[in-house]
Amino acid sequence: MKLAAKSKTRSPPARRRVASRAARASETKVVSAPLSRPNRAERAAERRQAIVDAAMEEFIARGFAATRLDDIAKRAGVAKGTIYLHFKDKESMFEELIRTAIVPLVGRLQAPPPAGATVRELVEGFALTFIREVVNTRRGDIVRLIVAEGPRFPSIADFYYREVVSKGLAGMRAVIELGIARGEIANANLARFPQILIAPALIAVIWQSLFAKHAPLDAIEMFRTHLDLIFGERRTT
Amino acid sequence: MKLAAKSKTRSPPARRRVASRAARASETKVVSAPLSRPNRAERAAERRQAIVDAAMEEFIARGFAATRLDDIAKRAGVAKGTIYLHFKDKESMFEELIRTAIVPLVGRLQAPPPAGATVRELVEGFALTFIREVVNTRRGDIVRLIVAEGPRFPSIADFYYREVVSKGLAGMRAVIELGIARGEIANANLARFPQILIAPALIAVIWQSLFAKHAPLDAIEMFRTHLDLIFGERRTT
DNA sequence: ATAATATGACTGACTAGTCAGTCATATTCA
DNA sequence: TGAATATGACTGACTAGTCAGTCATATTAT
Repeated sequence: MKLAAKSKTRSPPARRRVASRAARASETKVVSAPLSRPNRAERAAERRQAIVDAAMEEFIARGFAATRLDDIAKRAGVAKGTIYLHFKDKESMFEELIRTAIVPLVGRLQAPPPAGATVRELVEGFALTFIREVVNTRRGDIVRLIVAEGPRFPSIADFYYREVVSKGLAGMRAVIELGIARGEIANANLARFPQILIAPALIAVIWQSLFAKHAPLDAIEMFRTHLDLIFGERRTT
Repeated sequence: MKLAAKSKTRSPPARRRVASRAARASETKVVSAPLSRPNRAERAAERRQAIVDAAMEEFIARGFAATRLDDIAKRAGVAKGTIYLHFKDKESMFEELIRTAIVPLVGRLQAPPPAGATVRELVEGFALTFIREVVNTRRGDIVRLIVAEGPRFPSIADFYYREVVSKGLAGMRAVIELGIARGEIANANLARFPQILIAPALIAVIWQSLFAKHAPLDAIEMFRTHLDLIFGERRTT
């Protein structure tokens, strides 16, 4: 009983501009055509990205359960059904978003290995990157989201542990051991708990979300002070 | 679809169950006061507490939005309507829970001021209490819940900042300044960032919820290592 | 008795997920 | 070349629920 007859009026949904056939004839197979005239596949990818972006915003703002797919669709400028062309269901979408949001974050942090630097400079470099790229951006909210929803999405917590936490900590441990070997770090026990090195960064993430409006926190200065504890008073700057 | 309107006259629901109430009365009360026959006020308080406990479990397990009042009622052993005799609505209940769960926690931590102790012993005492009473208990999950839901419940975040964070940090700052004055703490900057002192404890809370099953974390040993950084290598124990 | 409490069936608002149908684009064929 | 045909991305009304909050009725306690 789909009273179909009435739907002739379908509001024409602002279809994106495209041009036609003359062009098609001249350039049949240009693969990576620049964004001037997106073809079907490119437009689809665009829309998927719009959905991903919109979903991220909504999930960050409301958490998993309270986020409405209608709102995601609206924000992305697509119909709700379109979401289901790209994602199996709400849960899959959430999991995939969190996963992909995390991956580039790791690469960024383990990327730059400057040669002639002290271990402290190395660590400080990591920290500055983290604070700049995570603490003061939307990515920080993603970290908070993982803390928030992790227990209800064990697969996310597991993935995050494998791909981010264990790798990140292993990297930190290596750096710490280097520092110990070079005599920059006095306390050899620190290598057993690389979490200590990270702790103030995580605190900063949480602080920004919850308490920044009550008392702004200078994450960089806090981290430097923390490094003073680990490496000794000497300050780089 | 919603063929509602017709049932003006609520169908008389064959009521049964009469004995159960008496049965319940006989099996109540073993816990605290040795009153064999609790009076009205006491029973009401009991039920309220049952609701509070049940709600806590459910909120911790599912978060605010995904928790069903039917489940709370079931777990508490009351009817759903009973909840509304004690709480205005779901949101009020959640807020009150978080609030009341936190208050005793602060008192506990600023309570015992032993006289002839070093500052390090003082801090270590705090930390052990925190780890015992929070990290390894349901209270830790409440802390996580605050981090998770805080942004969507500003009044909770505000309350928590006023009553817990600012007071806790002020207390820590005082202790740090004492340590500096006594020469136990070398880095005077630490007083500017008492968060650093707390950081590993918060890490431990989060770790227990998310990653303990992958890699158990010895929170106490981690904290001692952290104290070594602050107070110098010598270990108390 | 009768006021205070407790109950749970019920309502209405809200939402995840579906699917028949549309139409811009792509492909085929004369 | 361009008309005919095929494709599949996209839409949004719709279904099948779910659940917070209400209230008429029932059950104590005093």
